[in-house]
Amino acid sequence: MSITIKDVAREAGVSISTVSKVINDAPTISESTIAKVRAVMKDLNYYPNLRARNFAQQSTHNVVFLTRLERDVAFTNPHMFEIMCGAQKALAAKGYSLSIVSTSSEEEDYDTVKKMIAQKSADGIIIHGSVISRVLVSALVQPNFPHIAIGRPDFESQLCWIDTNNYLSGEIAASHLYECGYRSIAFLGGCEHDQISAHRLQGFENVMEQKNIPKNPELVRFGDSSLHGSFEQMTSLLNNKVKIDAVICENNSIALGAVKAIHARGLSIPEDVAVITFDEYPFSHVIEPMPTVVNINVFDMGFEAGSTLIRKIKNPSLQVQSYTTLPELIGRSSTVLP
Amino acid sequence: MSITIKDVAREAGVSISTVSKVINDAPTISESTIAKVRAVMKDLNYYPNLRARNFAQQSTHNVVFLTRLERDVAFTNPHMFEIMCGAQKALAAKGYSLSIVSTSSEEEDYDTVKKMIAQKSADGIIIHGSVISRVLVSALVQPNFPHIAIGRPDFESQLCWIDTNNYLSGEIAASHLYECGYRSIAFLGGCEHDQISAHRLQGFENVMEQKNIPKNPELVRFGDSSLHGSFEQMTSLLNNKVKIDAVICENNSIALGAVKAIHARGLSIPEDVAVITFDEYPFSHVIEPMPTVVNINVFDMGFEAGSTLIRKIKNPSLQVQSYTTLPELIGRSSTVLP
DNA sequence: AATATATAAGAAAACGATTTCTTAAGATTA
DNA sequence: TAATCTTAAGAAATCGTTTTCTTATATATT
Repeated sequence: MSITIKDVAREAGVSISTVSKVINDAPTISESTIAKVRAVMKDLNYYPNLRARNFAQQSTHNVVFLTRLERDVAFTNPHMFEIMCGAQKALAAKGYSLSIVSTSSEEEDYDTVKKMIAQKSADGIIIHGSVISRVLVSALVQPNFPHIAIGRPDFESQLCWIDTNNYLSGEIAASHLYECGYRSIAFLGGCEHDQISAHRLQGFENVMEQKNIPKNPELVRFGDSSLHGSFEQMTSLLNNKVKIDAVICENNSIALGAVKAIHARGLSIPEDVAVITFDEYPFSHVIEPMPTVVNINVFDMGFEAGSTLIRKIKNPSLQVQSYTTLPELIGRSSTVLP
Repeated sequence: MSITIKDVAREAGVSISTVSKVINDAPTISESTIAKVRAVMKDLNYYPNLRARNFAQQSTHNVVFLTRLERDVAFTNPHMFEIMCGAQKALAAKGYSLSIVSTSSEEEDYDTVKKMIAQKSADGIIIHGSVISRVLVSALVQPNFPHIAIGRPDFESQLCWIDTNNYLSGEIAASHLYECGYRSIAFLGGCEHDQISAHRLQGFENVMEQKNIPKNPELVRFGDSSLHGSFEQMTSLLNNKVKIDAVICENNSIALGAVKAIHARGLSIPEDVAVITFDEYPFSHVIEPMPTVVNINVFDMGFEAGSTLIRKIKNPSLQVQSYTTLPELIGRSSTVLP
């Protein structure tokens, strides 16, 4: 059998309560007793049984990360795992573990969360933006279960969330191009109805308006987020009568397709057309020339989510709805001559 | 307060023991009682408190995934997360959760595992190949704690592990090139002392020997696994007096560098030089022409690890040391003309 | 010196299940 | 009919902590 608090108590010649108080740094124990008990704990190589502790304390020291995990997701969406790593780091620092839970539908999200709360298998939950839904929100908000979503819901609610500011990202990209002297700027998006895409476009349009550059619907295109789709869109843009000198690509795949289309037309980057995109990965280091990007540090976003959740666990009335992670520009040769 | 087994017992007019037996499908309960209790459970929306269960059953229904999680690891090593997803799926199917634990040194591995075992915070552990070490093995094997490593240690031990067969991968790559008619084949590796690299090289050399093609040390090169390093190595290979007609690239980055070097020399793929590499990601879909790869399904490897670990938890005397995931060839235009 | 106050330590009751052992009632056998 | 065997259900101990309340001793106050 393993060593329990009883063994420590007997060996140290004190009561079980006293040992427990030493473990939990309770204030009513004398220095000498603390030293004595600590010595015995070390001597016997004693660690408190976490299962018993969790049971007595009515906590789990565990947080769930809820998301969709299909095959190949790590390849298509490394950002999600980078977020997870950041969250893990923040939680581990405070003695919490992070466990991964995967669902495949909104109903399953609801059932999973309801069950998790009822059986008390976690102290809190982090929700990846891709699983936010009204039913899930209802399962979390009404019982006031500690939670934090990474990504902003596209409806009003009392859900706690943090996100990066995608309007601002779009503004940063557009401002940078403007400052480099480009005036005829196109926008190549993935999916028109995607929230991130829409916000980045809005940011771009804000800057254009502010700089008194007339809006030209011809210069805003949406493909299908694929390399092939964006190649087509870019080619069509280059064939357009309005000559463009810069393009904002809403993600790396689109940028790759656009770069190919530009090269295929025999044009140079950035001399003829400048290219700017978002996020450092997955392809930004493979594209030539290396593109200027507006990057979001997703690890930090995960870390922020983890620390915020711990604050929520300790103080469940805390309400959080904010943009916490600022986008930053990484200037490279696709927009500025080296 | 939440609903407990007591409430169910009272409401159903039976004892606590009876309810517990219904929960655990014990055989000594009559059909009618089972039905009655189940109805009450549903009625009260009762779920057993997992913390109390874990404590009483002396288990956690939790498995730890031990690895190194630095910033950007999800971008540089998506395979690890793909493995994690596979493991998560296998574990969830059996009612186990997977929690991520990150360490940063061998000593920390040892301490973490020792503590985990002592405080009974998990029922088993999955170890990523990158953290296998002699100290870690000693921490797991001697107390016979249920574990499975993904990746083979480079020393003999009683550690349980599963892995893919990298010799076989090398053989498959070499055989494919041979069957396509290539005879002057080079090998471009990452790090000479890396186990995976060495095994793949060995597999390649086995096939060459078998086919009576004399070994030529000039044709085996090791770079630094970077795009730049492999570009240099490939250029040097092409300048060599021995003309080569195919190259085996030990990973995607190397392949990308090699492809650039081949194109820079004005040569065509596969007409002048064929290229074969390993693993489907992260760059294989971006390289042009799309390369033939010898792929390992890492998700399945993770799944296998999860299921094997559960078998180990239920039967700790089980010893597992085997190659469970077979590499498979995905033929594309970098070796075969379309 | 008697009483009040701090302080440190212990006794015992939770926490919510599981599990072993016992018992009661009904069925079977001699 | 009495003795035995089955079967279903319950009583009570247990898992290893935490936590509240009580008590004993030492110190401070009048």
